[in-house]
Amino acid sequence: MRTRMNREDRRTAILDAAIAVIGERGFHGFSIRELALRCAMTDAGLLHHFGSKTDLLLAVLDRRDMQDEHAIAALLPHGAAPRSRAQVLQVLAAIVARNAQHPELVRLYAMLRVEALAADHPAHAYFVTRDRMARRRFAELLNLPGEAPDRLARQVLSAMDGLELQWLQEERGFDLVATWNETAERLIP
Amino acid sequence: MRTRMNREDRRTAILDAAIAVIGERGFHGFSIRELALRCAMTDAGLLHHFGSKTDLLLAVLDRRDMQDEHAIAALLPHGAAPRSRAQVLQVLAAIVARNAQHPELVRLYAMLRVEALAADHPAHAYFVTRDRMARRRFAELLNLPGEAPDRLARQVLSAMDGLELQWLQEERGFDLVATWNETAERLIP
DNA sequence: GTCTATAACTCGATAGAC
DNA sequence: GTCTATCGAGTTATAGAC
Repeated sequence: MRTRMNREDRRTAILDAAIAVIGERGFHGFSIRELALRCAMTDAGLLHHFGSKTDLLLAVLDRRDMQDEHAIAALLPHGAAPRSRAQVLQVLAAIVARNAQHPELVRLYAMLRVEALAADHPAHAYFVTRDRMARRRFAELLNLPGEAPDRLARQVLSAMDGLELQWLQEERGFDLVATWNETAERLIP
Repeated sequence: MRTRMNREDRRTAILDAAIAVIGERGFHGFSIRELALRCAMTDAGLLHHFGSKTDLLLAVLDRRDMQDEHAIAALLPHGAAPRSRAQVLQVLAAIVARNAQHPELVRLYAMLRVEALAADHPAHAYFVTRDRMARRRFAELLNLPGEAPDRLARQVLSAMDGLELQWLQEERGFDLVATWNETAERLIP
């Protein structure tokens, strides 16, 4: 007896599988057929829900954005008012803790961020916009007395991304949050 | 009039072009044909020099290893004796300065490191071995009084990789070496 | 809504002429 | 040593049956 799925559940299942498979092989490296197999359907069936391979990728990014937007917005305080170092460290720890619970997403973004360096990659524009916004938000957060927020934001953001990739490479063999906290403690004066 | 090339020059030209194209599209994303076009030859002609796509990738990594081994070995001092903080910072700056002069290589390794997280990627074993060795060397270098070298090596190495990727993302729009020095100054106690 | 069938193309790799 | 020609398999995407 085959499982029936309504439209929305089916789309969700495909997008979840797409996160994993694109994170593993990259946009160029995965095939619609391979993804469809993981969803126990044919490639034609999958393309009924998402018109093309590119549209599927954009749908993945779109949905993640909507979901993450709420969580990140709740973590990052608004306004340019300086805040205490302890507050900043706490916000950063919360972001990393959240990522530690979703390694497939960390991997997806690590993969796409490198692939999308190419100007003709379907996610190029997305990452240009997204990363500029991320730097702006971090600069706002890191607006500490006597610091250059832009430079510090660049260092903190890249150290966070780098450590998360290292964590995937070592197969999550160390405590990401604890190690990050040690890094942040030193990086932020 | 067509340019004549001997075997070694031709192989070198192909490998140089391969560094660029694999860095842009990844191992899965580039085609032998595309690479051959950049070298003004056919795919069959290219495969005469490197038997297969996988062999070509391994040849790229092999040659880079041999060339880099000399440079890195000259920079990294041997032995486990503790050394001064200033010495350590100087070695790290020299490594980053070297990378800043070869953005295509930084991009190649950034791409392959993520792709090779997959156990069936042709460079998986290479990166497992290479990164373990890098961590060991850095831990040796960072054997500073009162520190846990392994933990510190992980943080320093990942921060360096992360900043280099950020530098590519911002199209080399900031001074990589100066920014790294500021990071290292804070990260290393 | 998912299938089969197929179009139109590109892939890596090989064989053999020159 | 590089070419043309070609193979078989793989790709995205579409058309139409059910």
